[in-house]
Amino acid sequence: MEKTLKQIKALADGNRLRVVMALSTHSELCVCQITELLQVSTPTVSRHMSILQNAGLVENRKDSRWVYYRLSEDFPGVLLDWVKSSVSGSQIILQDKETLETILSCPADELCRARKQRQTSNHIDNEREYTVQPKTPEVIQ
Amino acid sequence: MEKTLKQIKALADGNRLRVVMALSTHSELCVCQITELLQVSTPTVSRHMSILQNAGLVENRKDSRWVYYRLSEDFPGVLLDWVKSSVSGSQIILQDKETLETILSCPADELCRARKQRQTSNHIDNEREYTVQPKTPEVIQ
DNA sequence: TTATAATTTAGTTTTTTAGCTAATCGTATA
DNA sequence: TATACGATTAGCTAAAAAACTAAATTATAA
Repeated sequence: MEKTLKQIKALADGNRLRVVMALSTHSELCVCQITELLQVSTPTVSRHMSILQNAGLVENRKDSRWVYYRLSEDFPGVLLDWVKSSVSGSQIILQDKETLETILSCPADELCRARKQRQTSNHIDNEREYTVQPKTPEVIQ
Repeated sequence: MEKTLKQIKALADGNRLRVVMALSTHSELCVCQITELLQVSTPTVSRHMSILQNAGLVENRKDSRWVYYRLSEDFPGVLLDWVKSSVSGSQIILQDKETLETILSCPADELCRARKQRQTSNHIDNEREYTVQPKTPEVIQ
């Protein structure tokens, strides 16, 4: 039961559920991209991903400086299908889909640099500074 | 996403998972029977059941003084199937199965009376006092 | 080899949750 | 009608979990 419980607990968090959904359509995302999507600190994302990984739901691959996460082969298929069919229509997941388009249209290193700048700059609230602007910036917050 | 998250969180607890498994094979159990199975206080069981009910995973029916819980019609089928196939072989679930046989072989009112006695009596630890003894009392707790 | 950049780990704070006891509610029975 | 009983609610405590900042780690680039 321990493993199953671990898997359920790993999914029992809104942010982690959003990551799983994002990975179900985009196959691979690096930590900085997920950070940009969820709008939480990098260490928080790192911890969420380690919980998912520890449950065997995601795997990662290192590519130079970046760590790319993807859904694990061992992610129980029926569970993933149910999650997808259950939440795919929800508002936040639809928003995430659009946000991801924007994020992916920007090279990962640029994205990270932009985020770094934003953190050190004088707080231009909720405004992304990298080249491509999100289509619906007002919904992000 | 809110409803799905609620359902996942409702399952993200060992005791609640045990109850779901118990209800998947016994159709109806009253609070005192579940209390006896989990070996936690009645209010704790009540709270667990309300979390499951609030998530739409169980329903209840009142029969005079007793409240009987059962799995809801709305319990997502594939989710239940996955849970069952994932945990049915685990040690604690197998133990629960045996314990349930013992519990169900004893009328509900007798069961409750026995429990009440045990609570007020001078702490005969981990020993059930109602008529039928569990087959494997040593594994419990 | 040093500097820098992306991620993880450590340490702390806040929030959530599971457990308990005590009190209350609703039903049945003496 | 009074009382006993099963279940729920209220109120509290302790443990778990999610968030942050700061420090450490790892790997590229100057």
